[in-house]
Amino acid sequence: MEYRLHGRVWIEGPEGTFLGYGRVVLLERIREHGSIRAAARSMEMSYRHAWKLVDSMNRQSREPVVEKSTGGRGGGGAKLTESGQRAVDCFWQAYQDYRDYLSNRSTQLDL
Amino acid sequence: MEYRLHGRVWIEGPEGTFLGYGRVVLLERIREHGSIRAAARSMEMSYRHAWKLVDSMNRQSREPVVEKSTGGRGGGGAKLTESGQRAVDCFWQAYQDYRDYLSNRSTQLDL
DNA sequence: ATTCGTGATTCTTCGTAGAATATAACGGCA
DNA sequence: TGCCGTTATATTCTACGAAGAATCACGAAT
Repeated sequence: MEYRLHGRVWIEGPEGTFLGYGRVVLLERIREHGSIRAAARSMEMSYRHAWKLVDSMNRQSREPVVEKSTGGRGGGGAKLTESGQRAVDCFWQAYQDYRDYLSNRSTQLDL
Repeated sequence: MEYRLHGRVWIEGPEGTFLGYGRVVLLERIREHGSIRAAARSMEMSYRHAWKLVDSMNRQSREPVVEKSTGGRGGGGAKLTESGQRAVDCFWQAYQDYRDYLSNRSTQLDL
């Protein structure tokens, strides 16, 4: 098995990429850490970049995937919405299916 | 159908990417034009880049995908080998199959 | 020997995506 | 009212890959 099929997938929305691997991991980290900043830090991503991704996802989703709050004791935070969790689940399902496909198709390469 | 599954595929070899969309198009252009330079020019790719891709493919393939000749009247050239043509065919086959998969899987997204 | 357009290779320049930095604005709470 | 850590946003800096330029090698035909 010297040659293998590799690939990437993402879900495209009205403005381009809506959900991809990195974006979904970010959503999960937000759920775990309770803020965009901490989530970004935990995966060594710049806050600026993380904020843009969240903004992009929220703009393309019917209902927001992340609810953000500013100010307050401790300085606000962010939380994954139910809709966001469903998006995460949907992506992982497609992602796993995709990996299975690549794995199977790899065995059929005649080189 | 607001959301769609998009993706990219390539065939991975010993040193990383072996065949991808751009690489295969390059091989076809080499077959059509008879030289790396003309092929690169025809697809607005720098010769330098094209040369690197051909080198990478040749190094990872059992038998060369492109035979190059230097010097001579007209200055040599390059031609796609039989092995190279088989590689091209193999990739397009996987690529088409891949597109079908994405298209079908797109309809099953529940968002 | 000269010519010609290619392959092969090195060095320099440049565009840009991302990181880093900076600074408001926010709003509960003590 | 001041403090705190976050969100929000603009600006600057930087690292890196691609592009471009510049050479040299090549060898068959004339």
